Amino acid sequence: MSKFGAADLAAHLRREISKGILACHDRLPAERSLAEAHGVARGTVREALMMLEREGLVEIRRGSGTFVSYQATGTNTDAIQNANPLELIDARFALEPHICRLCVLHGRRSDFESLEHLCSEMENASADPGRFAELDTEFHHRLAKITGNGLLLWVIEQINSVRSQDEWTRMRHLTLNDQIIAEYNTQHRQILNALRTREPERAALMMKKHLETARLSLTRSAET
Amino acid sequence: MSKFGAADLAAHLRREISKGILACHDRLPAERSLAEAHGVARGTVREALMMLEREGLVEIRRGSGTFVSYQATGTNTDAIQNANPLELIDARFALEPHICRLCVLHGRRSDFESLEHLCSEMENASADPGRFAELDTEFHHRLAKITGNGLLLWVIEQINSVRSQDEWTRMRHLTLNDQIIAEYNTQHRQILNALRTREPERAALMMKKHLETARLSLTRSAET
DNA sequence: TGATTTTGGTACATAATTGGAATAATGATA
DNA sequence: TATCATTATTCCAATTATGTACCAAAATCA
Repeated sequence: MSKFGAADLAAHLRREISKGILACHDRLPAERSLAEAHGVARGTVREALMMLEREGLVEIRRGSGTFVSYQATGTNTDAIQNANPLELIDARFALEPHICRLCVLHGRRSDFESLEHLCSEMENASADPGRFAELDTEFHHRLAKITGNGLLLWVIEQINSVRSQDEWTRMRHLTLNDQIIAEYNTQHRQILNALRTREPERAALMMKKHLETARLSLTRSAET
Repeated sequence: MSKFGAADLAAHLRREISKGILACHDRLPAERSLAEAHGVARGTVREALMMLEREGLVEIRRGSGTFVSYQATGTNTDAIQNANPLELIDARFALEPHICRLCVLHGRRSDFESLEHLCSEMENASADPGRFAELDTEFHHRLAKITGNGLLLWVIEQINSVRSQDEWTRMRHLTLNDQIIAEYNTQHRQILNALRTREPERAALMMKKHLETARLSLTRSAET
């Protein structure tokens, strides 16, 4: 462990619980043991445990010990953790064109204005791939939000969460050169224009082209 | 590390939060530590942290430290539990036609034979709505499996898991009359035929028609 | 059953750490 | 030159951590 503090110890235990190292109904070491093991005072351990209890992750029983009371949901992460970039693109090929159609149906003028603002920010961030990638993610996320469909939004969020994976970000930095960024900017504008003119099929088509560009830049970088 | 500037440091921390590196409830290093680690003055660190606080990403507590107050991937299950049948249909409208296209690409003859077998079983179970519903779910699940895309399969499984919800099954029993079942059987055959003849767009179109039928029967039963 | 051990619960004085704020010096830029 | 962000220093106030001692519930064992 790095440094001291109740919050840090709580974070450490929280991660072990969500990882499954500490499974549900497992008993944690005694407070005095934890204190010695982590080189902190017992009061600090107690504070950390009470945080976890307030969060509902553990149950403290006087005279007995502290027990994990949280069932880690390991099922969802696996398919996402192991997804490769091409699988992701395929999933987005399925989802995002139809999301565009739904945006035409449910989008308000204010929604399109916020997308407009995002496009401008992306164009200004063309020289900063990291920043551009963030804004790009935000653009697609906001499209899903505009549909008003909480389920679709959730699916997109799950897919976007893969971007934090190392391999993905490495790939992304390889593919995001100036030319690709410029092309993305153009395509984002085209999608937005189709939404504004209320043309669902054209919006979906523009999104397909956008994703096709992304797939191409991905496969190209994989060849090198 | 990126160099000078409060805004740059804020951007750096913002990224670490949106990835999982700094999870919710985690404590950031002390201002003095951050200053030394990034080679900037403490005032700059404070400015960056105050930016993040205004954005709602962190919470600064005097005497305690600075804590992440933003959950990267929100509550996942809620979106599924609270999804209503129409949201589900929309999500399937996004996913399943494209899944059909991918099935044309990746499907083997043995895959289509197992689908054929399923269709036969469904036709035999026309008089048993409960059994038919199970087989119908299996049909769509197997399509997702044939794509070979674990991520898409996982998404479909998540969506299908809603079908076991009470409200959904109640709806389903209302909508599944003999006529609808017969129509579904016809449409399943049409989808399978398009897959076998390797016509991706026709397969997607047949799936769209199938889902349109499902949506209609759903809205009709909701009106009564 | 009854005594002992282990475990969490509480209190308190002291020391260490943390964010808050004010100030002046420095350096780059328009 | 004037402006603004950064730096560097100092002190303050809030909070936390520590170490110790003792209490109470539960588990263990003779």
